[in-house]
Amino acid sequence: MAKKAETSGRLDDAARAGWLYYVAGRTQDEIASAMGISRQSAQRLVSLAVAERLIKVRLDHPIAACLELANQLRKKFGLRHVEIVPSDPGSSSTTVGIAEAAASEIERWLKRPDPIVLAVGTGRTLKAAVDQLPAIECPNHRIVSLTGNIAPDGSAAYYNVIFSMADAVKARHYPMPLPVLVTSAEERELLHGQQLVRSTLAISAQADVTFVGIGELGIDGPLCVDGFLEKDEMMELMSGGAVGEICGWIFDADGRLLDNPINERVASAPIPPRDSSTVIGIAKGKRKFKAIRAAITGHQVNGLITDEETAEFLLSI
Amino acid sequence: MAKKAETSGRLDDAARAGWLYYVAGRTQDEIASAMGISRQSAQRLVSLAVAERLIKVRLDHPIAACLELANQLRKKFGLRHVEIVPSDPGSSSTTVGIAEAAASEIERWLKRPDPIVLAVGTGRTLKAAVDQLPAIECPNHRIVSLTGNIAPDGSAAYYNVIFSMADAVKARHYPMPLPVLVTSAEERELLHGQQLVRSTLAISAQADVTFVGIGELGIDGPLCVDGFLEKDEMMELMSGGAVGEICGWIFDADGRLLDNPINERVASAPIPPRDSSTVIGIAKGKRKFKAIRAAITGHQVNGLITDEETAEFLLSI
DNA sequence: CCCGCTGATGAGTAATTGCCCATGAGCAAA
DNA sequence: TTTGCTCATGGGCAATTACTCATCAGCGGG
Repeated sequence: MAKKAETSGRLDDAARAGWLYYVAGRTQDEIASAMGISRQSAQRLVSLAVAERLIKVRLDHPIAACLELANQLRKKFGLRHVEIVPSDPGSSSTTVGIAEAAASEIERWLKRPDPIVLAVGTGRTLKAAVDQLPAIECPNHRIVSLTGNIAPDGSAAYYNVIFSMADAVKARHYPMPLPVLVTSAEERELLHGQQLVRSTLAISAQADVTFVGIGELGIDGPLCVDGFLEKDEMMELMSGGAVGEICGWIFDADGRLLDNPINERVASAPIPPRDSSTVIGIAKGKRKFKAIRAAITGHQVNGLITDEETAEFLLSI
Repeated sequence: MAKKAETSGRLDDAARAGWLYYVAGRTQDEIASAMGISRQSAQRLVSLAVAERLIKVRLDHPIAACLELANQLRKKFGLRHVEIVPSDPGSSSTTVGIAEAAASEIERWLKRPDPIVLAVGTGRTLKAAVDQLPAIECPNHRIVSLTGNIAPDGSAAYYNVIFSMADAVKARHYPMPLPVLVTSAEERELLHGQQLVRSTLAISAQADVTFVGIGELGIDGPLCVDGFLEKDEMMELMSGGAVGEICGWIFDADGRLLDNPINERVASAPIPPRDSSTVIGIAKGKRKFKAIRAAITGHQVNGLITDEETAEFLLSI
């Protein structure tokens, strides 16, 4: 028997064990004897299923408090779509919870029968969300990246989410073969003039829905950590009033894009229009408070997926 | 928090606790202190969230559908063991997939430390399954054939699987030194009276688990192809309501053994008792649909290894 | 052929969870 | 006010699960 599909067979077993455990509600002992393995192995398979994200849990209940917060936020900031998940006070993760919620929302869009253009930005949170996506086939849709997929050192940037998305979702994908930041406005014009880039930019402008992360600035922020900006450049930006960024586009506390040399070097596509399409920001956490507030007050996004704690902050201002 | 809104608040709390537990991955202790309640209460909320189906788990893996079908089949027909393998729409093979799955299951039984009696029937599918077996030593077990190993022309029948099994599995084997069909009920009595045959029959009646193929009738069915029945006998059988056979035992659409001259000439051992042992049928494919349906509705078997396509048919009736 | 690496395994054990039960609060009827 | 009922609570304990560790098989490089 078991001579062939070893590696994939292991995942199959993990799926089976995970199903028996979570869906059928059997104990690991029962699973072990049913599958003819030891209890420990059964436990390993179950945790493997979780680790490999074969098991997806979601909460199907509108928690009143979260709904209420979402309503208030929607009204206060004129947002199209707001989703609030419970806060986990003990965790410092910037993704737990909202990644799952964002994945649900992405999935909801992808399941629409009519063809849509779905645009994605970049960032750790968005990456985490995309990793939660199940396998879907939707040949009618197009998925386009707003940001380049080339890191400062020339490698493909890890947090360019469109490739992760392509793993799960069968649709036409349009990555952006550019760095996030180029060296000058002139270079940007040159690169944007290329045929391939121009068509991708054109598609991104038609996006029906866009999912973006909202990055905070600071020497611990993503732009510095990932090497796009040096510390001194960052300090200069911040003293110039910058508080956050979306796809590299840097904005001030009122959510206005800054008119400075850095933004002239951003090679990302413009954020799709908020008056005619849905642009959903995905972010939470104290460090991002200012950036999120700026993004929604300045209408850089017209949708938000965040957690209770952040929602309460946004309502308190 | 959340001490006020009582009835609806309880479900909210359950949702929150369930979220913290399943999505955020906190322990119930942590949830308890975060929500200001005792650990036991936290546990109650979590289990309430599950009981109220606020928590939805899904498995994102190709075999998820198979497990689901297996579960439904198990419930619908009260089966002990069901295994569904993915269908291969491009193949007309009656063995691919289920042979491997059946081999796994056989191996699982043979690996049990306590001595068992394993019975096998006959058929191409079962033969293919046994050919997938790895070499195993299990001197404690006994393996017995339910059906004779002599073809109509006097040679050893190719599809008598116990010899193939003996090649792979080191255990005591008990073949059945008889034809599948004898010429008359009297001859059967005579042959079954022989000492050697009687002891083999006695062992087969004690089988802990039995693996059988399920044969369809028709002039292309195994009984005709292998020369056990002439075309006109077959036509007569079918017009008498016969739809399938297991080890030569012919049954009608309700899975009842027919009371006719052919069944009186079947020299196979009776199918071991379904109320006290496990009898697993291995079969798939459109041509066998009716036979499989009859076998499981009439409880000729209490276990089934088949493919998705067949499973869907069985659920649709 | 040996060595070291990787990954699977089962034993043993600690952590976590599920469940029973006694208790007591809240409440309606007597 | 008392009685009788329901139901939430937390203690205690058994069941279940997670983790660590030592071992071992398979395997590619020296």
